[in-house]
Amino acid sequence: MPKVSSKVPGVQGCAVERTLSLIDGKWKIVVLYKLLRGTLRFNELRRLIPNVTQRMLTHQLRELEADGLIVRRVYAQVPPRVEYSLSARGRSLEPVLMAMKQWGDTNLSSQGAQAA
Amino acid sequence: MPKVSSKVPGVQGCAVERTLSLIDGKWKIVVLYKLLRGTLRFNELRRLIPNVTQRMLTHQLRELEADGLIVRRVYAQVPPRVEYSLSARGRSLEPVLMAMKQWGDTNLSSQGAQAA
DNA sequence: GCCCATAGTGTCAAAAAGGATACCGTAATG
DNA sequence: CATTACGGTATCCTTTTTGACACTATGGGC
Repeated sequence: MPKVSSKVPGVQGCAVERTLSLIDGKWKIVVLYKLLRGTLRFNELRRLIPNVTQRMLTHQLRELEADGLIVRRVYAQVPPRVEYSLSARGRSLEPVLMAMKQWGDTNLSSQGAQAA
Repeated sequence: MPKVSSKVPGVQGCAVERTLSLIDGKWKIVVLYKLLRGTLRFNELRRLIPNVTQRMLTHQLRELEADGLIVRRVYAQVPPRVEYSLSARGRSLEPVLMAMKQWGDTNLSSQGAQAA
């Protein structure tokens, strides 16, 4: 799906489309999902999402931040410390995430469902 | 987002990811959304979704069908008649669609929300 | 005979998304 | 002194996705 987030101001689609446009990208959902449980640092996210590359994770986090779904807090420490957490707006996506998880658990019978 | 539907059998992600992988693609959501209200013919869908090209619509419909979310019924008529409707599985996605719509309506204040 | 509608398909090309890899500065650790 | 961890950037390349456009068959209307 074509990325829209923070790029095209006048998105034309319906609410559903526009919602989806914020959470597309291969890893955004997972990131949001992980953050649902609490603040995480950059490398914690990397470790939680094994297949994501640094570049991709950075990218997706930047977009999520630009869309106001997550908050990025940088600590002026010497080994850099950057923490990511859901914004209020991001947290409000919980029903959507949960609806997807629910559906997946029910309709895509598989194992790793809870692991995410 | 990379398409997974019916291409890679062993999808690895969590339930949320796998769910999303079925409904990505620029137009799938809209298509499902439109079909929520009832059966539609190919060109009806085209007219309802102004910016979709024939090729894209065909493509997305085929994938949705392959994923068992919609049903394609062809009538052996002379001007071809093909009707698309949601399968039970497709209809079961309603909560997800509605959660997204709800969120969009609430968080992306704009007009065309109900039009979809 | 010509054009329209229906529901596509095929081909080509552009654009976007994603991946691989290398690199940065600093400080602690060995 | 070399290595590791941190949180990235920059560059290049491949794959995926999307779009433009032409083409198909058939039957009916004019």
